[in-house]
Amino acid sequence: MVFSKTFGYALRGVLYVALTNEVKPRVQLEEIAIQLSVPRHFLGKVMKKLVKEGVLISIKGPYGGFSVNETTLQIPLLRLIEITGEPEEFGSCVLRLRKCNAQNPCPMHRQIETLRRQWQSLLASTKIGDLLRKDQPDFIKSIATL
Amino acid sequence: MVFSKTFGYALRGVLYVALTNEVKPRVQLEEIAIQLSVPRHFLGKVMKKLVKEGVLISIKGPYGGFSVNETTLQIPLLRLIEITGEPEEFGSCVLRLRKCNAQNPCPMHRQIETLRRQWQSLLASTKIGDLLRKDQPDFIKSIATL
DNA sequence: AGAATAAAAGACATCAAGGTCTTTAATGAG
DNA sequence: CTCATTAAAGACCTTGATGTCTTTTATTCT
Repeated sequence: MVFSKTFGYALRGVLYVALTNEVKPRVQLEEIAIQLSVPRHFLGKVMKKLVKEGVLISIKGPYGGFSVNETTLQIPLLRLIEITGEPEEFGSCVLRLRKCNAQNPCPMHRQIETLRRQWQSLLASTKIGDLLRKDQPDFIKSIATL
Repeated sequence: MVFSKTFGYALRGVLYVALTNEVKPRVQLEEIAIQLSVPRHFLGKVMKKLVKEGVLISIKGPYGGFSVNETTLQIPLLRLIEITGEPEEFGSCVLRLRKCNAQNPCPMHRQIETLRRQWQSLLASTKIGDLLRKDQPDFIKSIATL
């Protein structure tokens, strides 16, 4: 019921980049890792994936770093979940019963499906930008260090 | 959004014991493991835990095996989840944002809390016995082999 | 008591997620 | 062109969930 660490790093990383992009064109991995208290090299892997998937832009070399693109803030959280690699086993029984499906539902099946659909729709309709409270002065604290 | 394999083994194991207890007083690990297509020794560990936690009764030696007790079918799924060791991090942000709580909620906070509470209450109110469809002739297939 | 049976217990093996360290490639400044 | 800088890539380590194998303990039957 809680997403992976990798997902958390990705989300917070993107939010940090978006936030600092208001002030400067690029942020470096070093700064992000320190500010978010996240293992630097591991974060590097996550960011690389985000770039490859078109969520962020990166530039190598001096004055390089990460920045957002036009679509970054419109990307739904569900996409981030896919990218950070939860197989999202929709369709398989939460309780790991075999042969539990719409044709042969277990007694909880309907209720579980309803809850799942609500999750899915919440995650699909919420976009990264929806979590970015630029107005809120200490928003950075929500994503930064303890 | 899907529980651990260990949880699945525990649930299916208990259901299998409850089901066969209608016919014979005890079932052996061997039979359960084969019928459920589950690794025998690993299942042994899970069953041992269930016995220690009072979910099942076990007897060693010839004609020994596992059986249910008076309360087994009244145990809520939430208890099985605790026993099979999900820390159930209620209270921590699903999105892994820091400092996201009722005082300083992220924009999704309320919706997520609502969904979580629904899950919690479903898992607390559904009892093991609720999943046991003795009336349904091929119920065994739901928990047994593929 | 002794043999057979079955769970309990404990020592390892495997695998994926998460994390660290080093090397390579790209880019801008002088 | 060369150098410093920074992301990308790859090799390896750690840890927890899962799985296997062997030994011990309790029980029943003869």
